[in-house]
Amino acid sequence: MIDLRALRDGPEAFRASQTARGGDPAAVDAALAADERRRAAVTRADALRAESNAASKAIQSASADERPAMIERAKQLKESVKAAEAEQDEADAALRAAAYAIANLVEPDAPVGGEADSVVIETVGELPSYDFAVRDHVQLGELLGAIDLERGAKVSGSRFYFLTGVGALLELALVNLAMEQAVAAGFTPVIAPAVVRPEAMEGTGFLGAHAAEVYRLEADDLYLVGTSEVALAGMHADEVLDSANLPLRYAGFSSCFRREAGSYGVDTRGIIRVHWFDKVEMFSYVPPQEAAAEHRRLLAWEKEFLTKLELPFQVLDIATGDLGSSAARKFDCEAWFPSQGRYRELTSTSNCTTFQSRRLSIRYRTDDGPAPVATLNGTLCAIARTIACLLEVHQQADGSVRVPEALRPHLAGRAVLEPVT
RNA sequence: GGAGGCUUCGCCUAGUCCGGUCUAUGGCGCCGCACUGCUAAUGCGGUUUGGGGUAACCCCCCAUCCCGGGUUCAAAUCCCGGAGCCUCCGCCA
Repeated sequence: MIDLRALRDGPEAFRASQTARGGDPAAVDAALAADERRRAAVTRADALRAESNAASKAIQSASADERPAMIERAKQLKESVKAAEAEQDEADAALRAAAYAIANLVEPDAPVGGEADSVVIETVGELPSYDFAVRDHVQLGELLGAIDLERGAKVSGSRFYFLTGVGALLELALVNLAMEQAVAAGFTPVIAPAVVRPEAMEGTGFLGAHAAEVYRLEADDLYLVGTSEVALAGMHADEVLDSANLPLRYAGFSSCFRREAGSYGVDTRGIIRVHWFDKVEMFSYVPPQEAAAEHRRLLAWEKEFLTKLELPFQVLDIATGDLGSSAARKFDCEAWFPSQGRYRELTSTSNCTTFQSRRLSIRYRTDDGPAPVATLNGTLCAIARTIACLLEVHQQADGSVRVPEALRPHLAGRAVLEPVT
């Protein structure tokens, strides 16, 4: 449920936010109207319940003579309570639906517009140049015996793959490097479930506009997560966190599954866009007033990791129309893919403020009682895509790949990955 | 897969058999006050959460004993369905 007090106090901000996202500003007024209706229904039902309770109590101390008439009266009250409660339930459901149709408030500084309006706020690292014809990661993966796409397709279908040999080792090395950094920064490492209940999916906002992206296990009414964000947010659902424990930071490793519906023909080559990949995700719970600062920290940790891998990248401030319903602000790090001659998204960090915590009921203690926390997430390493980028950027003329310094300790000291064929 | 036990206001817990006196007991923790060189200890008081009323406070009303239904004038308590945890058996490793 969105913050109705904020909505009542300042509907203009929500209307403006909806408009900036390319959403419907009228949804705000629909929610306000639903709120009014619900309040009226609750007031009626409360009054009837009070009357009914009093009637039942009176029966206890009534004499045998009075009883039959009083019970008759109480029966009638019971019926009207039932009717009023049905109305209340209806109004509740309507309000919920109306409120859920409103996306999170965008941060005022976020660039307004669609995908093309996202702003490059920083460029890090020098673009590499090669005095030979660059290979793409598919060719390199094959030469190194690292990626087997054909057999992936044979076993699981298109957009699945095997990581083999150094490919498998690269995944483990990246996970270790990412976890090492996260732990050093104070994150609690987590191996998170990749299968979750509907509430977790709903609460994190993944069953809204992007429901078609999600794998559902029909027989068990469970979902495969597209990111461990879902499990890491659901982890503290229905809890009141001790403010002394904030910020609470987790680095979660899990497999991620995406149907990639509607992206047929896009990125069909290689392991840049796949139905399954593993990922280390950062997730923070902080007081709302610290969310913006935490967001910058998450971005800084993402940059640190890409820098360790010696990958040139740029940072985008994502435009309002491209935020998704839960994010108030989002920064993407796009790394350079030499074979494509352009930057592609490798990591992404979102400030969801209290959008998720309201739906999942995650609060923290304040002097004024429990209040929703802010939740933020950021990719530390999306492994398949990172491997693809890594192979391409650090490739050499003979098809070998130089291993960035930071990764070597996690690859038994290897400095170069050599072709196996 | 089978059988049984369990789930109560941060944590633990009484209450459930036999419906109303539950406005849910007690302990721990926490907050406030008192006392005390300080701390500790002790004493007294407070402490579920959500919704609504109120300018605000005091306070009042409604809901809330895992969730959803049902029975009843009345449900923590009885009935049905579901979830989770635990134990044992089976199966697998």
